[in-house]
Amino acid sequence: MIDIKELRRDPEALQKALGKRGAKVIDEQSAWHEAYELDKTQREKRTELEELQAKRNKYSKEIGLLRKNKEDTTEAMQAVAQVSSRVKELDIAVREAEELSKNVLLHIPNTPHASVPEGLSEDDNVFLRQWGEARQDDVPAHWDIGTDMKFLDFEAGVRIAGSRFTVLRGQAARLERALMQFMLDMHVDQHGYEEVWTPAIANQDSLQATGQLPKFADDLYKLEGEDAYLIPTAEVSVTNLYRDQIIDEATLPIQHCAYTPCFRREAGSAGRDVRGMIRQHQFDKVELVHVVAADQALAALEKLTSHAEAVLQALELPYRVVELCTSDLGFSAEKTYDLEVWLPSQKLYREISSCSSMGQFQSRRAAIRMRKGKSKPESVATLNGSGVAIGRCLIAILENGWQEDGRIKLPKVLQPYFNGLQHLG
RNA sequence: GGAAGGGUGGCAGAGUGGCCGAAUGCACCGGUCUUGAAAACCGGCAAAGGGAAACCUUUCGUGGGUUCAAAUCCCACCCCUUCCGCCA
Repeated sequence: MIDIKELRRDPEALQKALGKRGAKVIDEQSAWHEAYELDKTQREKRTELEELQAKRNKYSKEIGLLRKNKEDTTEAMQAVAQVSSRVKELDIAVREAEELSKNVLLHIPNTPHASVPEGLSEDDNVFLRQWGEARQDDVPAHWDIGTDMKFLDFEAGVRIAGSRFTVLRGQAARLERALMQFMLDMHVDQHGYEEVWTPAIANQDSLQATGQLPKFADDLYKLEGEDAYLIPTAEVSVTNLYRDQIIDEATLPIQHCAYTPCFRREAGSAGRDVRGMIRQHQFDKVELVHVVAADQALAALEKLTSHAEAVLQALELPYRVVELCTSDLGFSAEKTYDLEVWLPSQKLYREISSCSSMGQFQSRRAAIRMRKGKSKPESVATLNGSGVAIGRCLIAILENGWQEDGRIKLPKVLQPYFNGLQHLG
């Protein structure tokens, strides 16, 4: 959620910052357009209500005293009766106004950080650096490699569940498992993360806190008849560890890593990446989440990104780092680095990790605060990033490790998970 | 799923209609004492919203109701604990 105090104090500045995401974000159809007025009426009504409530409370107290002294209360009772009925009416009106105002606020995206490059589309994203040697020879697509080697069974996935589901077999299934374990081991042993294992189902409050709801309900799988959704990312369950909590400053910064399956309906991406395992309804991911003091957000983002990069380097996968421009930022993010891995069959880089600072956007929605000594609690900053997506990582290993003899070279760090084996197939 | 008990501040835990936003303890912050620390003692300390401030409002699981007045009474729901059933 945007900072409501900022909205009241300097709406123009906020509008300018939001506008960098694109004209649509602040046009006449936008949530932003309504926000200021709705907040104002909501506050006016509330002030009026509070004055009446104060009056009612005063009368009630008087009645109490009169009763105690066995004095006559009829006059006071009459006075309070009028006030009470108006309080009831106004109370309903205030509730409605607040609901309306809050709902609109929940639809407004985060403001981009001042350091984010401005742009109109993903073409304006900024290349930052690359690592490794991108092989330029012809390599078969992972779906051909996977089918030939009996690693990937696309037909079985469709039979069991439907399109965009895949079955992994034999060494590929083991590779998926090895990748999970390798990534978690690395983040825990070398990067100082606390590992957590969380539910893969979350309720509406949780999804609202991290920003998937109310706006992106169509992207989620909802469980019928229950207040429950399959999580689209572990960011949801891990960040919500701290929802409605006041964290002692001494325990910050917090760094969690978690493995979870992720579920996405991919509504609106019909026809995109239909072949292979790039875009699945269910995929595995190791996620990194940081909770830090607000002024530490950007430093933490650099750190988190470097931890995700370390995974790709250890797996000997060539990649590049791109900073998203203002129009390509996700709803909750204030600044994002994408890690893109080299896919030699397509001769291009594909996203394998997205590392973002949410600033205080999520912590305001989720009421995640920290206490600094005696002072009032203040909102923390939250960050998250994939460390990394496992399915796409598996694809990258199949393609980048592919050899003319049909075997797959296994990165050194994974060999212990295969009893020392150096090649798959 | 059935039965019983319970949900109160950062934590523990009192509180059955007004003097309760709420005793007490722990934790935390400030101070006295001390060479320093501990102990002891004194003081402070819930959150959210509005306001320049004084101060006001709201919040005792959630929602509704009764009442001039609800943590306290009534109804529904959610969650927790224990026992039974079922189950990996």
